[in-house]
Amino acid sequence: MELENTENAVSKATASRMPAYLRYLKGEAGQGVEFISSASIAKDMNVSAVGVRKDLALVSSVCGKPRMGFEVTRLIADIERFLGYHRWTDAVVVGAGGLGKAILSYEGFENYGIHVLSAFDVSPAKIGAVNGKPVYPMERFSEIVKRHGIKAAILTVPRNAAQSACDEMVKAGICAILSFAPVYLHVPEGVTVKYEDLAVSLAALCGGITE
Amino acid sequence: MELENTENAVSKATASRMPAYLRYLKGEAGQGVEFISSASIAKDMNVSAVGVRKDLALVSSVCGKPRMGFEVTRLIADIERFLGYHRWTDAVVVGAGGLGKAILSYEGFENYGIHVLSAFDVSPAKIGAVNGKPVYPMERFSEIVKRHGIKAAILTVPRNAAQSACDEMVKAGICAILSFAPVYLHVPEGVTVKYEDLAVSLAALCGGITE
DNA sequence: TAGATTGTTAATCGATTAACAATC
DNA sequence: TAGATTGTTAATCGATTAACAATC
Repeated sequence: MELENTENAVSKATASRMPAYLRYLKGEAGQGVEFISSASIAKDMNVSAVGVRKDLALVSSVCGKPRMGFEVTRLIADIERFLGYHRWTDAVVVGAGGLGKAILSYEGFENYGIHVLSAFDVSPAKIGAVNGKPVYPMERFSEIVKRHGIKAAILTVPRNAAQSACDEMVKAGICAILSFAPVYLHVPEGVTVKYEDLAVSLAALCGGITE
Repeated sequence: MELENTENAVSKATASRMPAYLRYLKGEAGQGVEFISSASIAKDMNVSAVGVRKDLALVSSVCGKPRMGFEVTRLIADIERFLGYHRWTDAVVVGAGGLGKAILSYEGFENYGIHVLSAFDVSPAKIGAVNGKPVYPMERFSEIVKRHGIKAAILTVPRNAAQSACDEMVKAGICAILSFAPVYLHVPEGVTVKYEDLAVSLAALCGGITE
């Protein structure tokens, strides 16, 4: 008995495109655009107009209007609701090196329903605060994470420390890990790892140059 | 008359999975594993064994051996060749804030055929060097990029500076942009933008928690 | 009205899964 | 040999595209 049956009917492919629509539509809204046609969206985003209409029909509560197109603010609200950005999630950072600190200061998370609360590091030199957010010693990880019921973490330690840090995180109850370490992580069932491999992203992009 | 016709025959879906295979196989190789079966790979990576065999058959130059499986080092070499990591690409960073500096220090790029040469920033306070790599004033962007024939750039400026920085980059000849700014960028045809939206990645991951 | 733009049904395309013969 | 594991052919599944009627 699914509560959100209608949302679950949306295909994976469609769902994965929603963040791109949202980013685009917010940009247009910021420039004062009130209505937009599927053809305009398609042209700017390099996709097909029919595909856009199908995608939007699946997540939007209202229809587009012939001759007008879609109401931008309405679409934004619908996509945000679909993506679940109204449900807030707490997350922590493991590894307070350059990347970890940058993530503590990153402006974008709050817009997407994510509170990045604090960071953890094994090095005493890193303990303190960044951007008003505390950096705790790694020994306190389990205690703090369990106390707040935190399930998500961002891993930014060097590659050879990644697996042991990951193990510690899983033991403390973390079940969603966004890893910037470019190594495969062994995790037990029920724990999800997403690899944010900057090098792979850039390499894929550069591959397109020569094609 | 395509030179790499055989490689182009690989489907997009298959190609997109190659970095994950590579990450996994490197991890196994590091643990001394010499041969591995499609079933083992499938189990660890949460995919189907038949899918693994199909994917590997498309990029690997040699067959797996019944009862043995695939030779790990050979697979790694084949996937790296397929992904084109032997072709070196130069890239620069635009925006030398926390994230930009972290990318200048990031250890992973060199393994993937990417040289991150230098960074640029509009703020005089940021000029200098990070991790032995120079940070130039933005005024010199066009000159330096054109001189080295650089086509790829990583954009890490704040969201409201992103579009104008992007315009400047495109004017200087950049045609591949990896953007960390969580805003849609308008670019002319022929320029590719990939959005590395940390918040979206984490949000997608957290969405999985409640499902 | 005429034209722009929508949503939907049917057809195509591509990718995954199932079944199985081949091989060390 | 027997069994594990492979690669391939056929069947299913899902997603995209094409065609078109509906609507403001």
